[in-house]
Amino acid sequence: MPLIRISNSVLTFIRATVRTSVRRFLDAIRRMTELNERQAMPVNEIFRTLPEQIAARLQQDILGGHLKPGEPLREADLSERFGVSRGPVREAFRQLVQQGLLVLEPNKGVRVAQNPSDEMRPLVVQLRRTIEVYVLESIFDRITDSDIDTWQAILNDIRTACELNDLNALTNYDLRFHQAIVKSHDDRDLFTLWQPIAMRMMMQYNRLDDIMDSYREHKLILDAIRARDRKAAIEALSTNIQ
Amino acid sequence: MPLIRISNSVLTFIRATVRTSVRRFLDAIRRMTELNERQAMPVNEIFRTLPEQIAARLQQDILGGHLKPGEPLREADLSERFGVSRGPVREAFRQLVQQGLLVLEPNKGVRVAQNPSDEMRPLVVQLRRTIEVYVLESIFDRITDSDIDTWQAILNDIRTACELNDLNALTNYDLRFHQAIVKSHDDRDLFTLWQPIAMRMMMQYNRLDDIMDSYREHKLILDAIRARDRKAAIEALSTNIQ
DNA sequence: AGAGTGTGCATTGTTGACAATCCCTGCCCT
DNA sequence: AGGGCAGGGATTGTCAACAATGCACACTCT
Repeated sequence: MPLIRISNSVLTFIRATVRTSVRRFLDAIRRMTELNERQAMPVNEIFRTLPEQIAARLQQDILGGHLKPGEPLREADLSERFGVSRGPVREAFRQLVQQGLLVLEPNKGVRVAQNPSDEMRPLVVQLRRTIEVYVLESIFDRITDSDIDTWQAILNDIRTACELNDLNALTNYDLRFHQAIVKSHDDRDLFTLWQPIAMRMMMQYNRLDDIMDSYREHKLILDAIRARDRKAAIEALSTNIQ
Repeated sequence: MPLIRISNSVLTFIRATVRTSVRRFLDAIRRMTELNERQAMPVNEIFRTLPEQIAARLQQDILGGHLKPGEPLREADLSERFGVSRGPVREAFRQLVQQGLLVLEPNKGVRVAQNPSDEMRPLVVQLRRTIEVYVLESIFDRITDSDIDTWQAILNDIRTACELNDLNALTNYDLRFHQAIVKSHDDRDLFTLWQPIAMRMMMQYNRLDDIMDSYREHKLILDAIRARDRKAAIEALSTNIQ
């Protein structure tokens, strides 16, 4: 038996008030840290929603090869693994289906997509090249030093991954490098268009004999950009995408 | 008070049995009609899931211009309109976001996407051309008379729409025509890749001075295919996509 | 034997209730 | 006046229960 009786309406009121205060407090902190860390972590990199976080994790698992093509994924398994209900997991699945990493069979669930066929690869390469070259051409004159710094940071990560021979991490940072470029275009829609195409290339990451080549290729791109050499930059970008 | 008492387990049993019987019965019918109507209505055209049906309706509304760019869509409104709960509507939204017809703002809902900017149009045209030409090249030698019949039927619809000056229907059938071609490739993934690109073009369907041109252009494509004239077919297809 | 049918189980699909968030309005305090 | 915060309503996000489906296996009837 409670020591003091509090009516339901009062409880609701208190709860709402506390919630609002806490939220405002956290918002303030977030705003402050955002100002400080904006440079280090661009807004786009903050995963806000639950499904996005889950999708990001699964993306890494798939691109990293921990999940084999054709392997079925169960909603219940993952919802338990991430400690959420099946709703967000479902939505993460749909996002990955859109990116071409999963395939959906109605009433039967999703499985990891097969790698694109060899026949299809030239097509995907051409599509991705078309978009990225377009983006680079389009933003070239508006690239700031701050942009270049951001990309340099990713390039450093690529170098580290290459030196450690960590193919998993390399795939990840390679993706981020190009992502960062595409995202710096004003038109957000370009990123949406680019993503599924790029994903299909990332699924078969094995074209390099020497893993350090990846670092060299990306360095060429960034150096050309830094030197404001438009032609060389596009040339280097094209070479990297194959 | 019930006349006869039936235990819960018995009820469950009866319900399950009836369900199974009915389902098998419907399956049998479906199988029969499928065999008969396969030619008239390809399997792909049957909308199976609830979200797909909803997405298809909304797609028409958007492409038909009944929903203006920037207009917000409420989950509750549509779930009431279609007589389902918010779940399937949510999923339909996500499908349309993937196709680029809606844009999603987390915690704020979806709105109808803006038409692609003029600056972007050449890019989208080039991407779509690349894919469709690839598909046509790839399937050309395996095109059957039955394929051609299917496409001819859609062409007839295009003609009718042109004659009636019904731009809404024309957009719809134009989409279907190209969709049918892309879908006849063995690799289903190509369709997934193609769809978002094509949608972005369909959103601004106003390039023709004379609406009958659309019919003529598509007729050229199909005639060339029927004559097995590879070069002319690809030429005509390229011309149509702009 | 084998085609068709009942049955149970694992999994996805759908629903309604509740929680969190956004956004607007009015208030207080300076 | 005006910045900042509480309150309230509308809307999206999440959850857990229930329904429908696909699948595998055993059974029956021919």
